[in-house]
Amino acid sequence: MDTARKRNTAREESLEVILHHAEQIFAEYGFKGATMQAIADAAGLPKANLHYYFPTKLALYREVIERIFTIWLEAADSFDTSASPREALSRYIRKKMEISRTHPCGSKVWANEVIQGAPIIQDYLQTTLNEWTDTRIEVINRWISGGEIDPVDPRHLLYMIWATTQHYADFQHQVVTLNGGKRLDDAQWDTATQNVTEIILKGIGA
Amino acid sequence: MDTARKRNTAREESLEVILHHAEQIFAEYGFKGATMQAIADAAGLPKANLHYYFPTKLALYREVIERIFTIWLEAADSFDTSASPREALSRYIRKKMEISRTHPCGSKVWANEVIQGAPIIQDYLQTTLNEWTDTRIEVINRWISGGEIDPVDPRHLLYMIWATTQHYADFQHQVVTLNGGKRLDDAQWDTATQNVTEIILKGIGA
DNA sequence: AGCATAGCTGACCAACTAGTCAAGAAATTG
DNA sequence: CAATTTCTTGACTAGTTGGTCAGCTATGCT
Repeated sequence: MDTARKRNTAREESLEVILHHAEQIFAEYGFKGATMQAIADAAGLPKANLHYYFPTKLALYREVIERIFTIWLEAADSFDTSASPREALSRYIRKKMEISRTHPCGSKVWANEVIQGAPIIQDYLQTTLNEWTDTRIEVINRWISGGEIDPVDPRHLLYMIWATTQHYADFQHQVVTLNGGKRLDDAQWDTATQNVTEIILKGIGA
Repeated sequence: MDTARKRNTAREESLEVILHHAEQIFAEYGFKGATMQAIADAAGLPKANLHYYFPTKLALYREVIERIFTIWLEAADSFDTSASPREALSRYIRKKMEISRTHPCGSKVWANEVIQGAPIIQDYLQTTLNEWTDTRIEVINRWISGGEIDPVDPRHLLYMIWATTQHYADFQHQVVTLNGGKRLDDAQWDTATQNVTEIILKGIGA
């Protein structure tokens, strides 16, 4: 029963702890600004232990990025292509707002990466993201043809949704500062989500 | 005539060259990732010369940030508080889109700074930005009271404008990648600006 | 028990980088 | 034309950091 169990769980736990704290540190200091020592301290492990699991800092960073991308794809699925514009978009926006709330650090790392020219995730952008975007553009264009929404450029609609929802994660600090230094509470997140959803949906005539 | 002229202009030119390239390097690599050597190389000067004009890397960074903030305030003025919602907002959005196009690096540095918790510009956020935001919130609330626009939460409207317009600068790389690797041309920037403006204005019932 | 393997860690090193400095070049002044 | 001030720069230093490694401990297997 416990055969090979303790080791496996130990490994998984270590990986989880490291990745979790690495995400935080990378988000707060950027790739270069984050030090292996800082991540190790945050994770409560000696630095050499990090290098046991991840040969290089870059390898660790890649893992962090990949995890975020997975979560991001999860949200992408909520953009149900068979639903009505109102339903598909409001569900997608809500999901993205939730991720901004629950995974702000991941979003920050992603933002940092893209700002710096996406040296690591270039291929994701060109393949997975590009394909996903194309399928959604088709859907949006179909809505337009069917007169379900106004004739907007689908790309810019998507950019607006991404930008706005991710703003609450990436610019969290600014949002909090302008909120009197207090983090948004449940009600405020609700208000934010509703406002964003309503403005965008009404804005495209959905 | 040339007394003290040559020196002054030389000084100004050096400062300009350094600040310009520092902005690019800071945008591309973040504060820690940017090296004085890299900035010096980009500016075509020996590193020691940078330290003649700017005692520390942090001092140089502060200057870069301050410059960006000035440009940002410039756009803020275009939010004319005496105009109609349609006019005030569309002018403001257009101006912000222009800045995203002409000063993407500045926007990126700003974004990077905020993502990392705004260690340098904290005071700007709490004072200048906070005050500016408050005055605009009042204006928007007045529009709402007057029935000129829908009853939206002014903060979230502002966040949406900031997020969307700055997205074209900060996520430039992603936008370009999804545009087949080509930078947006004049027409595409026009389309983007129009779409963003229309969706937001219609979205708030302006 | 005894061997094998996976996991852990302190100490160390080579590379890099912000900042210094002293000496020199160029410009300005009287 | 000196004297003075501003500007320029190669060479150096001290501190930091990613990565290594040899030896250690704990777990699993037979």
